[in-house]
Amino acid sequence: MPSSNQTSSGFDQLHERVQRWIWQQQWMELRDIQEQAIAPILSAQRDVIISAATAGGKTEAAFLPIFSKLMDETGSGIRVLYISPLKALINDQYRRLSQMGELLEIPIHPWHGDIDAGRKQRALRHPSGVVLITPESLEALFVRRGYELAGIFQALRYLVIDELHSFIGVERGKQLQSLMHRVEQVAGHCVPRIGLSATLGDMGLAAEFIRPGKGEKVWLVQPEDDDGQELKIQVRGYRILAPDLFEDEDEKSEADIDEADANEIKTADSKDKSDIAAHLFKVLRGTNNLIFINRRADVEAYADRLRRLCEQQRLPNEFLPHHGSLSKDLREEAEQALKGDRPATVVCTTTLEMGIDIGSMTSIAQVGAPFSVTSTRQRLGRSGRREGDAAIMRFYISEPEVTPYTSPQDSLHPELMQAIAIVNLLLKRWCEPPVVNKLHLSTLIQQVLSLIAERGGIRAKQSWEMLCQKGAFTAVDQALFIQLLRCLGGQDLIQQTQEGLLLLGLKGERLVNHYSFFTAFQTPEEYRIVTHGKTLGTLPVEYPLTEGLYLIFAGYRWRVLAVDQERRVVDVERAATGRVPSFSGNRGWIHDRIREEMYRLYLSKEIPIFLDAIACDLLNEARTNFSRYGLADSPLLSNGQQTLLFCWKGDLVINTVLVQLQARGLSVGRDAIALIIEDAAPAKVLRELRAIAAKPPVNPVTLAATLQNKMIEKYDQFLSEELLCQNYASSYLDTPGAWNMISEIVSG
DNA sequence: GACCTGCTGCGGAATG
Repeated sequence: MPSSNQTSSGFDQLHERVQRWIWQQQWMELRDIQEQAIAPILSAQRDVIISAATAGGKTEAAFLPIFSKLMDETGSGIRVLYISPLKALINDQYRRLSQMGELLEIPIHPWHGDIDAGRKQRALRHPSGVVLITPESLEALFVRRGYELAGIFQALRYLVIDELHSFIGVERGKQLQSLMHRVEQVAGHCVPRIGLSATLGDMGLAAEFIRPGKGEKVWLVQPEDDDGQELKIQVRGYRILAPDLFEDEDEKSEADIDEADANEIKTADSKDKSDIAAHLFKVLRGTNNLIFINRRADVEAYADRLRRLCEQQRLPNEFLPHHGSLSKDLREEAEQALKGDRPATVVCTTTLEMGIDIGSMTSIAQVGAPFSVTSTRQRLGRSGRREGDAAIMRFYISEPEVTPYTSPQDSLHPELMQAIAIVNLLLKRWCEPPVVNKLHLSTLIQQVLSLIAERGGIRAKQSWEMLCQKGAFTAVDQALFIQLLRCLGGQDLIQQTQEGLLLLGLKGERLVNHYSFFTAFQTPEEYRIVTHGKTLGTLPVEYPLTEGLYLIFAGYRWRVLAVDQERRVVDVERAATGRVPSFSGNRGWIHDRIREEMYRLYLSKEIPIFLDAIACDLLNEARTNFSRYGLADSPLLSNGQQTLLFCWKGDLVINTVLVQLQARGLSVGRDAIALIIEDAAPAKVLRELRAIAAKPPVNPVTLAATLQNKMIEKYDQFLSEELLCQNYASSYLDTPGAWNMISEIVSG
């Protein structure tokens, strides 16, 4: 039964039947954020962001007052639109909310691509209660049922955005902002927005995201005491032995492998990876853990190794893979294993970083340096969530043994330094703010077409007001918007009637009428991998799959039986050997602050207490090499025919410097932490840098024009060269940042 | 040198 704490101000304001639900849960008291959220949400006058760690009770914090509000009202229509980035999360939340909903007689409707169409139809016949939906399904409602929406949303009271942080700064987030605005337009009134988020790097940006132009009015709810938990962090170092120059395993082609080679592949495992797998096996077996690995291919490699270790010791397998190319069934199996009675450890990519409830893990492992503080913090949050438990995270970092053949950049052990830098920043409670000043013209194209489909036709001026001036694309002025419409008109995506009404063109109709239209993001073509009629997952079509090929996938080894190019289906059967396939991928973007911290670490003498003995050795080695190369004095280093330029800044700045040097006729490539300039001495590179620093920062759009390939996002193909340049410049160039860095180099 | 996310309506066949 509730304690006296329960009779605090917040609890008293809740509806009696909501209070009864809380009693039934036998909660002793409401959590701090739940208490704080009641008054602002009940008022239904303002937007609210509730920010707290995973499993902090954010869902209840939002829905206790929301349900209370709904209890006092009657009428027809959807009352609450809950928007989630994940279908799995909608299923999870449906289970949780429908218990409360049943007691309160408020219907809850899950709504996404896997939900039966008939069920959605029925929900629309008598719209009511709470709809749990994805941005894509909401987009589909606008395109397919534009005329009905005014009735459906007329009584809308709240918009709830779950995992708000996952939307900020990305295409899908821009789409969401646009949809939120369009919902209010058809509803005919302002609808308070409630954002639920993990801890954010910049609450101001999040507030501005949820209500563009009026961020300062958003009410922020954060736990008063967020750092009570004990952290146990270890960074473990491993040496990658230098390859024997006379025997190269990699030269063996995949076609050469047959069953008899199975043992040989095992011995071909590099020593560092076997050592890491052996340690993971030793410390994780018998408990529930997550092993985060940066690449899907490595997830497969480690899942295979760990499973074989179990088999060798005649133990049941407790290690299961989980990543975005595995089928829903296999992923659910792994998630169920974590919730089950037997111990299980899941080897995963970012797939288990957020969202669905998998309970608390004994520990977290991270193989390879992570790319951001934000995601590291999320991963850490999956462990030690029970009161009094420490959160445990082990980092496993491999660095090459340094020989006379090792490149300068490798001998600086940047992977280890990145891991340490990220842990340091995590301990300082810093994390990356999202990047929010992108134009997102690809997503604007989608929204223009969708708006025309919704209304059947719209005037150009009106569509600019809706989408840009008062909508989500505030950075797009009227002139730019008209340019964009001209591009679309020129390609028959849209046309204009004599009365000035914009309509869909033939090509636009075709685009909008295909279901692939509803996503704002790009997706690659893939093969489906099938065994005995069961889908295991997918592989990108770039990967050459041929009959007879051996493959490691979904934690097991397979032989390819047949490849159906037409249907894009690959049939496989179990085998005793296999190789890890390559999955397609892009590069990520590391923040300035992480590289600055790495630079500081090279210069410093401090030895962090969380390093093991080998990691300490590697750190000392990296510092010795850093000073041996004179990198404290100059970031330029001669290396044979090349000059290396070390940039202790984020990837946005490095990319900008690269494009600038290329534009001046230099041949430039890049490594993790250095630009590699071919056939140029440091003196020549320095002259070029001086020339750049002598003038004010270059115009990013002019700079973008020097680049060949700028089509990156889904509808970029419809942009003119001029718009492509503007779009690229807004997303991938930081000219002031680059200018500052270069100025520092030439003056220092 | 990454990772992740998502999707309608219809026509026709098979089944209860």
